[in-house]
Amino acid sequence: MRLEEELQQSGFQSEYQKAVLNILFTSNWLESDSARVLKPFGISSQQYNVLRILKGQGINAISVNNIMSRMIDKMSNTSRLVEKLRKKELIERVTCEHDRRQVDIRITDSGLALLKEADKEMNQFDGMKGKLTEKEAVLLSELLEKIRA
Amino acid sequence: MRLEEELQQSGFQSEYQKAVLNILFTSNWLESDSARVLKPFGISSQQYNVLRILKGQGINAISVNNIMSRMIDKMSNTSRLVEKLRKKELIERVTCEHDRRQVDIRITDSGLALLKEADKEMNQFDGMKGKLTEKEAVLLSELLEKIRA
DNA sequence: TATAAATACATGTATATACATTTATTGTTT
DNA sequence: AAACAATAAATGTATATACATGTATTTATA
Repeated sequence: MRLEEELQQSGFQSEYQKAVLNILFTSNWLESDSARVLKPFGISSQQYNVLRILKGQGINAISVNNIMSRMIDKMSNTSRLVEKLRKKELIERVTCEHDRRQVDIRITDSGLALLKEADKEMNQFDGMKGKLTEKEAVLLSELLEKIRA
Repeated sequence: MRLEEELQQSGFQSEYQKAVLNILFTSNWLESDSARVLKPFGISSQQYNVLRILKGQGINAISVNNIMSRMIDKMSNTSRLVEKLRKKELIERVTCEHDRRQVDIRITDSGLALLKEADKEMNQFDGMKGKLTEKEAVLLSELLEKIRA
C-alpha cells in the first residue's frame, strides 16, 4: 500500500523524505507482525533475536557484550533481556574462568526447541514471501546499505 | 556499511531475510539519529511526528484519532503524547462543538517556532542527503511498498 | 606493587509503551 | 423514548526501554 494512503498524506517534501518515512513505517509494520507471531511463544522480538544469535553460535557460549554487538537494536540493557530468557530457562549463564567479569551465555535445549517452533511460524508469516523477487531483495539491501554508508 | 559487518554475521538464511533485517536495522539507525538531533529541543521523534502532522493541517484543528491514523507508528496512546505536547504549550486542545467526545488539536505559534528550528537540524542531518539519487529513493519506496502490499 | 584507567555487566530511576478497561457522548434499534 | 451498540478519548497497569550510575574485575602505568 502506498505511503500516501497509509499516512493519509497527499504528498511529501521530497522523495528522500518519503523513502525515510517508508523505512520507518515498514519497520514498524514488520515489527508488529512478528510481535504478533511470537506472542503465543511468550517472547518479544528482541528476545527472539537474542535466541537466534545464540543458536548461530551453536554450543559456544558468548558474552553479553558479544550478543549486544550483534543485535539489531543496540540497546544498553542486554543484561536484563538475557536475565528474562534465563528465568524462562531458554538460555543458561556460565561464568567465564579466564575473565570473571564476563558472563557467557549459551542457548539451552529448551531454547532451541522453542526457536524451532517459532521459526516455522516466522518463516510462514515472513513479510517478504512472494512479494519481491530475489533480485529485488538484493537491490533493497543495497539501497539501505547505501543510506548507512 | 554492510549488514554482515554491522551484525558481525557471516551470512543470512536468504536475501529476503537479509533485506528484512536491513529494514529493521536501518530504521533503528535513522531513529536513534533523529532522537539525538531532537533531544536539545526536548521532544521525542514521536512528538516531532505529531507536530509535523499538525503543521500539515495549518490552522485546522484535527482530532486525536485523526492524528493517530496519520502517525508512523499507530500506537494506542496518542492521548498521553498529545497531553505532553500541551504541557509544553506546543499544541492546544479545542473541544469540538458538534461532537463533544472529540478533542480537536491545533499547533500553537510556539509549536510552529520550535518545529521551524528543529526542521533545520533535521534536514541538515537527514540520513539520506547525497547518499541516494532521487531515482534510487523512488525505487527504495517502491520496493518497500511492494513488501507491504 | 600500588594506583589509576578500562572493561563487563548489573541496577536505579524516570519515562515510554502495549494492552485492557473506563468514561462520556453519540448513533441505532425497537 | 429506552435500551443497546458504537465511537472518541482517557486512564490503569504491567512491562520495556534509555540513560546514568554502581560494582567487580582486569589491564596499564607510575
